[in-house]
Amino acid sequence: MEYNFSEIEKKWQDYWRDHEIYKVTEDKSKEKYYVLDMFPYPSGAGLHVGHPLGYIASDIVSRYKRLKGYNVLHPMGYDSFGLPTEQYAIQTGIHPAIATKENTDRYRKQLDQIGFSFDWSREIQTSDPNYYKWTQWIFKQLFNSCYCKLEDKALPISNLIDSFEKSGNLTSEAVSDDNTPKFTSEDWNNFSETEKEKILLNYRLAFLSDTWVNWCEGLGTVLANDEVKDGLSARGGFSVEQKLMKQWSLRITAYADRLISGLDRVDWSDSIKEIQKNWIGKSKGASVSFKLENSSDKIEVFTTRPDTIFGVNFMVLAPEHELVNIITTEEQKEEVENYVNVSKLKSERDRQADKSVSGVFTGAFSIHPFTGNKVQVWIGNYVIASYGTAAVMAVPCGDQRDWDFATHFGLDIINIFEGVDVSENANEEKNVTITNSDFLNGLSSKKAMNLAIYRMEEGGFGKGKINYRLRDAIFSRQRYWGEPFPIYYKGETAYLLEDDKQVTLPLVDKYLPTSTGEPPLARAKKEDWNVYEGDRMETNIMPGWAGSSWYFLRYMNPTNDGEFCAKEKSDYWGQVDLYIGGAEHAVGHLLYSRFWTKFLYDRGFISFDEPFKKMINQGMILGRSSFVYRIKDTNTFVSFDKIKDHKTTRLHVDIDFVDNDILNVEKFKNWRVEYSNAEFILNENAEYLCGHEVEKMSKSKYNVQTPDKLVEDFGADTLRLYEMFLGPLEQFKPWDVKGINGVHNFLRKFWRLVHDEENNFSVSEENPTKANYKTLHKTIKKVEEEIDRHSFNTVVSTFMICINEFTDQKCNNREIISDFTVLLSAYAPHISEEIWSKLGIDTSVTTANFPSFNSSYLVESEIHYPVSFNGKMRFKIPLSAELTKEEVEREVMNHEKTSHYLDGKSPKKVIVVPKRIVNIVM
RNA sequence: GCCUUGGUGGCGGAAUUGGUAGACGCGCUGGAUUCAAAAUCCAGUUCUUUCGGGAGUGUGGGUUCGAUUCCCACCCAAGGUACCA
Repeated sequence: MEYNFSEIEKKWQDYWRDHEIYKVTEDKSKEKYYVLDMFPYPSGAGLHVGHPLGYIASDIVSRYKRLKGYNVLHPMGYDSFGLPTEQYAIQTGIHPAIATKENTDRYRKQLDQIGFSFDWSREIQTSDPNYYKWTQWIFKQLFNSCYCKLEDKALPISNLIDSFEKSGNLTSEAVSDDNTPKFTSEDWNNFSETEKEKILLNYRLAFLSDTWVNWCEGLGTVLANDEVKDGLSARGGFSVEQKLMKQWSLRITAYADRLISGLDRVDWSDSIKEIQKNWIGKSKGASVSFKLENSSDKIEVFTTRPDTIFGVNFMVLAPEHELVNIITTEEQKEEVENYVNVSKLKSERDRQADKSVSGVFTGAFSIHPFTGNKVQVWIGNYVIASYGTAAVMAVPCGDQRDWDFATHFGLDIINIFEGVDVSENANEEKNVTITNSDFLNGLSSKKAMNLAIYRMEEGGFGKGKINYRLRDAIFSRQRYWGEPFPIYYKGETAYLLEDDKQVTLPLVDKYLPTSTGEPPLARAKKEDWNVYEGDRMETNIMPGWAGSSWYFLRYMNPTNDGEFCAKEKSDYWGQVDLYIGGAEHAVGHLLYSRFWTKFLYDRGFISFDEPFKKMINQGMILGRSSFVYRIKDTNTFVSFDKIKDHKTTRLHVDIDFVDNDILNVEKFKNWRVEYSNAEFILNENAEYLCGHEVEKMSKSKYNVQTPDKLVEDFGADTLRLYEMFLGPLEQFKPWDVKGINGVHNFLRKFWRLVHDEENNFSVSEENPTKANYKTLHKTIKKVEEEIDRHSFNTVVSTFMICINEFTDQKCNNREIISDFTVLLSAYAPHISEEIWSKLGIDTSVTTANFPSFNSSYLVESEIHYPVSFNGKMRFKIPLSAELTKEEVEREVMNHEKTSHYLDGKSPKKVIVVPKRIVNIVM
């Protein structure tokens, strides 16, 4: 074989490893550059072809920056806590740590064979106690902090306690829960320890509170929305309902404003910034409280349109609103209860996606604060329990959802907009004049808002308020494979373990909830815990995003036993200069890690408050998923061509069990215990036909394809080039191996250019020609520009064009080939090292300098002017680049083809753009 | 539903600020080489055509000498939607 890629790649991977080529240390003489990939989760399915896409791009940038003289930090590790491994443990009884070890070993092998330039001496894993010790440490800092509005930063909770002792919380500027009671210093000093702790929870950045969750009685656990399909658990098909549970939360809302303003200081795509802004959802408006008729309770609402207050003639509460039980009248009780029970079974997303209008009157009335009119109180699904106050004041003339609700139930629509018709639709425009609204009559919407707020404050039933859509982040999970909390309880009061103490995950007999619905950690007996204090240990664990919210810091100082990361290290490496990863993390990981970074900055542990300076969001490589269809409430699966006759739930099935959309029934039955006695309704061919769809490649969708076979058949350099050649990094693209031959042939063509017929290395020692230089420098320029603007795919085309031209020029001059080899080395490092060493250079090509571009080789004396008629190009004429506009016009008008296309007509206008185009308008 | 992104030949895609639509590669067709095949090389390949030309970047409008690019409306697909990571 002329180009023996497997031999070459093995040789250089060994060389890199043995010579620690990619190990980096802090070096103040060089400018640093930190390139980071989003943390992979080491799934049992192995690395799929979508993962390397981003890693290849970041590897290219790392190698390129190194050639340009930077000190490049390019680490890799694993986000190794997570649900799939836990699920595997439940099914097999194998401890997740063991499965994780197997999975990371496999990942490492897969990563190594692609030839990445990672500094593996810095590897970290979130499930390693030496790592999660520091995740727990950060949690302790959050627990021990509150947010000061005055200084606009997090401060130690001890400061707050001091101020409570001196002056209570009457003038406190700390962020707290809305329902925090007011107290004086005297009150505070008289509170019991339990009472004090309870109050402090209202201020701590990590705190306990009641939150709504998807509770699945059948599985005895809380489910992710992802695990709920049509109101039933995806696994087992048990019913799921909304339930209030005590959970740890993080007060990310305290950072809402800074999470918005910080976006101005990072170089991210506008779309990601937009997504985050919309997610945080800052809105200005007013909070208004409506008194209830015959009750001392009040309904609090937030509105962005206080100017429309006179348009209110009913209110809608979420079915879960705490007042629903209290205010519902006897006559309405049955109807309301039925509605609440049905709603409970619907997830928040299902409710929002449901366009149909539904709701029930509670029979209760509130009093309009300005008019004193009676306002009907309804409940409805379109009001969300976990957002805002779970209640809205309905303005049917000004809000489409309210309009739909009113129309559906025959409620009045009061029009308060002057000269606007609201009989067909609500008017959501703000450039209107208010009418039919007492003291607001004749005012513009904007002025009316201010006045309405003023009058509300005056009347003591409302005030101006800034509201955020963002909610505090729920931080408890009722699972096993995650970070245990450094928390124990005395009675119902939570306490932190002392600073030097770390809880490690205790061993349990099963990775399932207890019979009473307690999380798996509750199975651990006292002696199973490495520390056990108070009455009981916290048995929830932290969510998957805990460990990934700060990992980029640990890479800077991965083995530090005394600190999460030494300040001098984080001061040297600083922010991540380039972060590559999926846009699907826009509102999860990317928001949480910004939050933690700001917190660590506030408390003085690091010197920057945004983690990722620049980010590129790689588009996903999409996979082709297969589906089976289970008939509702049964264990019978029906072939895709027959699903019309049944009510079915669609479930993903592993593509390994499917060939040409036909399911291998035996493999499927062996997949999971619950399917072992599954029954099947087959089609006419006695086969089970699966449905399919192109979607995200993901372990949870069982549609994963791995790169291993491609590396074996074509080599890592070909895979690297091919993944880049597929298209723009940011765009989504379905996976297809057609075309990989093209890039492989390119490498072979390069190889042949520098080898003779007997496969002996051979380059010419002659001086390069002008044409050789022109091709080379055109390529240098393009490669540099395209990498800088992250157009990785066009660089591959540029390489191809370059080698095609060299081949035509019969050019294999040593000088030219050397420079080209350096250019190529960021993309195809193995073949480049091989050629580099054959050129007689005994240091790695990674230590070479990027060739410098010389524009003098590219000067053109002649321009081929395209001549257009009415904007359509018809022919080209070669003209000197020196010609003026007028000269160009004269040359074009005198050209024989011009009269042909003019066809006897005279041109109305001739536009000449020098060195670009001529357009003749007829 | 809401937020975000995308839509260009048979396929992946290129066209950087409004200036030659389809670079580069796959596939396909024909040819050279070969006993034959693989590999390699050469030529062609958006559609249509009466061979003069005409049409063409999801659909319909608009701005402009000129629009894949800017504006408006719509259609379709994908991602996210707070416990997948």
